[in-house]
Parts: sequence; structure tokens; C-alpha cells
Amino acid sequence: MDLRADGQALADRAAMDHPLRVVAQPLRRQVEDGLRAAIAGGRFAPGEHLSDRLLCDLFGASRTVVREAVRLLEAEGLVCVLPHRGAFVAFLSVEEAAQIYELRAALEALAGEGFATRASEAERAMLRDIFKKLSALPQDTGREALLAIKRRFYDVLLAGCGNPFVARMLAPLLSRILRLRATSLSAPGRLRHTVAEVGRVMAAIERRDGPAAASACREHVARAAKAALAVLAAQQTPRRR
Amino acid sequence: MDLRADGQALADRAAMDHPLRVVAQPLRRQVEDGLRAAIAGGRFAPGEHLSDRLLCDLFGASRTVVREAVRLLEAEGLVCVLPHRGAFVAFLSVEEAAQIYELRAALEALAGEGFATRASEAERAMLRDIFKKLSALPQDTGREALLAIKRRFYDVLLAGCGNPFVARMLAPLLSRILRLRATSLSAPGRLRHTVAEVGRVMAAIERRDGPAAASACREHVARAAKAALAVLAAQQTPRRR
DNA sequence: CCTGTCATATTGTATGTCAATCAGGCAAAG
DNA sequence: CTTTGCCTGATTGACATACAATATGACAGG
Repeated sequence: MDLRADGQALADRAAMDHPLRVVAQPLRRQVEDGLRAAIAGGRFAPGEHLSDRLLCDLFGASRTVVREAVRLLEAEGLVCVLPHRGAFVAFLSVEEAAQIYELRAALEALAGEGFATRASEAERAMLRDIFKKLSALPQDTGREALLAIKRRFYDVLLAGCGNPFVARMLAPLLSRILRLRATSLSAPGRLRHTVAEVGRVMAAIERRDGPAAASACREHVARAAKAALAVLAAQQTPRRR
Repeated sequence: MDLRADGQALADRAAMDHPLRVVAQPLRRQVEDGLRAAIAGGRFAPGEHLSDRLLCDLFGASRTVVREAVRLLEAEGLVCVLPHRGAFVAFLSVEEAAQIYELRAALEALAGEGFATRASEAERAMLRDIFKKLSALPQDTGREALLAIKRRFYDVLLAGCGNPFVARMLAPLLSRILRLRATSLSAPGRLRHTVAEVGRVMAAIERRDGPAAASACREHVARAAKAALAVLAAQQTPRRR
């Protein structure tokens, strides 16, 4: 029996076994994903109190299920549970955001290096294709469309890097800075730089140059971080003092 | 109010507020840690079925608590939950172990770099002190004592690296390869190399040389991985085929 | 104004229940 | 004798409820 601790692989296998019942995601997963999306998407404000009852009503689930989902999000750092007071949407300080970006840079560098040295030709072709679409985007592309393309790029990169754990570690980090990414990506003129930076990643990958790909990924994240942190600092400074 | 999503900081603050009630860890945490330790320590064999009832009896807790703990461990990859069949202790394949070591190398490199460039003099002194103890260890030191010293070294390194997220990402990885580390660390002659490799990390840190520290950390993990993977391959090959 | 006490609300934990599903055994058909 | 189908027992998924522990806020008293 396949007992790898790989959730996605198990889900895939389950889908293979029961190809008809597509909707059959466990309720707990639905609540978890829904809540994660709601928080990452900003439908709850940072610091907002997420009471048990509120979430039960919202998702139509029992306390048991809601609480399990909240625990998961707590482990991811999206919410913060205080004993006997409940869950609160976590704040994101400038320091924390900087630390997350630092980590993201290291992880994506690893992914880039792995992809450059281990990806198959088919995977490289997919990445090439997505990069071509990214390059062809008009300057005034909306943030949604831009984020979607970038997500596809990273999905392929992570899938082909030969180390699924990288994606598993990165996911919770990205969910915490999702809003930040959305706002910073839409900064005027950022797209041009993005394309150039990702282009260097792509070029290193075409050369099978692992270290160069790692370095290019790190560089890209570092620049994105600079833009994002500027936005975050501008948001927080006038409010707090 | 302090609502950082930093579990340890919150725990610290709680400990400050209630300095007397040291034992007052939530029941859920006790079960979670106990189960994690039991699995990481090998008291359950890989593939073993961890039934709800069994765990309830073992920890004297209710299903609610046990299930929440199991979910957490599932997210960490220590156990693997199959719908309507329950939790099983996850296997660790050679590939997975290699991937975990790769990730660990990247994370510890980041920690080393951060420590070299950002740690305070007091933190450097603590690290220096621990390294001195490590160097003075006799060749035939038991694996327990060796692991303990190394753990202290990394605790200080991670605490002083200026990025608490690194420690949070590393912890679940380490718990999955704990047994592997224990066996590979006790390989004959490994201590000598360990001291030399960690010495290079220490030297780079004393020079405030971030990149060198990163590289030394990466190198150390890579060598440890080589030893550990050899052990794992030797364990699995004769059993499986 | 400060302090101590109490009532209320919320969470932490435990328990019982029902439905869904899986594993294994048993019997009948080929 | 093998295979197929069904049935039963066991286990988990989800829910509702109940009780204990604790934090919050109000209120009375100094």
C-alpha cells in the first residue's frame, strides 16, 4: 500500500479510484480551504476575532470541524489562537514580511536550481510556454491576471524541481503574503522588471545552470520583496502612529 | 495586544503572565508532543495503524483532542491519514529523505548566514561555548549525548539568525529524520568530521562572513545526508526485495 | 480613582450518536 | 476449486450536547 505522507498523491489516488465523485472533498478540507482563502484574500481584517460560533454559522459546519481547521491555520501562522479567547486573524508586521520573503527567496532558489538540473524536457517546454505568455502581457494587465500567470509559472517550477517538499513549505508562506503580492505586483512599471527577472531565471534553466537559476530566483524574490515591503511600510506607518 | 502568529512568543508571554503554573500546557499540546515524540523516536513502526481508540487510551484523552493532534502531525507529514481507515505512521523512502536533507541544507544555510551577519556578541559567545564542548567530546560519545549537544548548537543558531520562520519550517523536517540522524551520527569516525565541519561554520561566523557560513552549513548537512542516506538505503534494500 | 468580586460569555474537553465506508468472511454460482 | 456477490463487524467522519475552566466587563465598595 502506498503510505507516503504526501497528501496530494493520496488525493490523486483517491480521485483515480472514484473518478465520478469529484465533489467528495472532505468537509474539513472545504472549511480549511475556505477559511484560508477568506483570510488570505482579506475578507477578514487582521486582528479580527474569529469566534467558533461565527465560523460554524459561516460554513454550516460543527464546532469539531471548524476547530480542526482553525488549528491547521494556526500551524500555518494565518491565525493566532489565544487560550480561552479564541482565534484572531494574524497581523503581518514589516519584520515578519521581510523574514517570510527571505525564506521564500531561499526556497524558490532551491526550486529553480532543482528545476534547472532535474526537470524533463516536457517540463521545460511548459515553463517556456508560460514565460512566453508572461512576456507578451500588456503593461496594464490587471493584478488578478498577472498573479494567475505567475502562479502557473511557479506551479510548473515547483512541480518540476524534483523536491515536492519545497512546494509544501512554500504554500503556507505564500498564503500569508498573498495580499502583499497582489498590491505590489500591480505597482506601475513592475511588470517590466518582473519579466526581465524571470527571464534570467528562464535563461539559466535553458542552460541547465543550477547555481545561476538559484541566484536569479533569489534576486527576483529580493526585488519583489523590496517593492512589497515598501507598500506594507507605507500602509502601516500612518495607521499605527 | 500582541497578536503575532508566533507560537513560541505567545507561549513565552503566557509563561511570563503565569510564571507559577509551569505544567499548564494545554492537553492538546501534550498529546501532540507526546505522539510526535513517540513517532519520531520510533516507538511506533512505520506503517503501523494508529487507531483513535488506541491513542485515546494511550494518552487518556478524548477523541476530540486526539484527532486534532493527529491532524497536526498529518500536516507535518509524520502520519498519513486515509479516509475511513485512520492514521498510519508514515514511511520514509530514500528519495523523501534525500529531499528533506536538501531542504534542510538550504534552511540551515540561511540560518547560518543570518547568524553570521546579525547575531549579537552574546549569541556568538553562546555558540562558541557550545562548539567548544562539542570539540571536547570523546570519540566514543553516545548518540544521545551527541544529539543533545548538536541540538543545543542549532537551537542557538536558529534563535540568533534573526528569522524565526526558519526554525518553524525546520522543526517538522527534523522530526521526520530524527531516527536517521541518531543512527548516522553514531557511525564510527563521524564525530571527527562533524567537529571539523561545524568548525568551519563557527569560523565563518566569527569572521561575520555570511556567504561562507551558508556554504559551510550546506556542506555539513550534505555530508550528514550522505551518511544518513547510506544507512537508510542499507536498512531498506534487504527488507523490500 | 482604584480595587475586589461577581455574572456572563466563550473556549477547552469529554461523551454519545448516527451515517458512511472499509476489511474480511461466508455462501452460492460457475 | 475458483470467483463473485453480499453481509457483518469495526472504524472513522461528523454532529450535538454537556460540563469545566477561564477571560471579560460591570458593579459595588473603599
